[in-house]
Amino acid sequence: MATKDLLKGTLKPIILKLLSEKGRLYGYEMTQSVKELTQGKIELTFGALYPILHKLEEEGIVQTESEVINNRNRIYYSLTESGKGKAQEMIEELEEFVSSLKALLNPNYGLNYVLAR
Amino acid sequence: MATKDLLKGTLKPIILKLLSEKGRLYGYEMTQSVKELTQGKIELTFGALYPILHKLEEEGIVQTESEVINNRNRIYYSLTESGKGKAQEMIEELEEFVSSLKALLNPNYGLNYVLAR
DNA sequence: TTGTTATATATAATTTACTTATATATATTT
DNA sequence: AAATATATATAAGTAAATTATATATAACAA
Repeated sequence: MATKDLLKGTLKPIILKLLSEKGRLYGYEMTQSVKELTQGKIELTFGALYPILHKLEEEGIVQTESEVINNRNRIYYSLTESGKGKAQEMIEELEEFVSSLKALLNPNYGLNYVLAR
Repeated sequence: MATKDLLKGTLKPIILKLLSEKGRLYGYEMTQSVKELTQGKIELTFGALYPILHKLEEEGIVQTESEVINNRNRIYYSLTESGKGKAQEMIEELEEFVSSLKALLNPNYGLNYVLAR
């Protein structure tokens, strides 16, 4: 992937955003969702995903339910009641960051807006 | 800063964007520009900035001119002619990344757009 | 005049979020 | 029979940052 290094620090809030949107997801499903939503541009690798999920569980931000589907184990993740606040916080931080990047990439935005009217 | 980890990988294209916009900048000036454009939300630290600039110069993407202003040394950076292509490439990569983040943060954007009309 | 803040560049040590590689196992498709 | 898709897990390595430190001048305040 070209975006390799750009990802650092964004994966955790991305996962939390997915969970806050969809309620309940298992790991493999998350990687597929991210791929779909970004048209393959961002790939959530397993080596990154599972350690993050384990850490989020440790921190009490997500909880798990194990189910056996088609004889394969599947672990569903969802936000805990107490974790929802922290999750929202991190999502908003990412939103603000994206906002800042837009300001840097489009420094004349305000000006263009005025000129365009 | 709250955005700490989010920055990884974005600083280089941000610097290149600044240089492609303004033509010529010195290091200290870059940190001020980023602070202004992002309303203090993104802070380009010196420990990050100078190693990146030195590396960009090594790679032939930027060139320097030393000047003494007010008895203080000042090193101006600008894109080399041959570096402009590579710079543009990295800037576009960042733009695409921001696009992907927007898709993840606003998964119903298309839908909302239709509904809002 | 002493101290603080702003201007200006530089680098070394440390952290840590990733990538890459590897492992295991079943189901489905070719 | 082999390859691909589904599903989770972890260890080793990389590299881009943070943090801390160093040097030096100018401007301003107490």
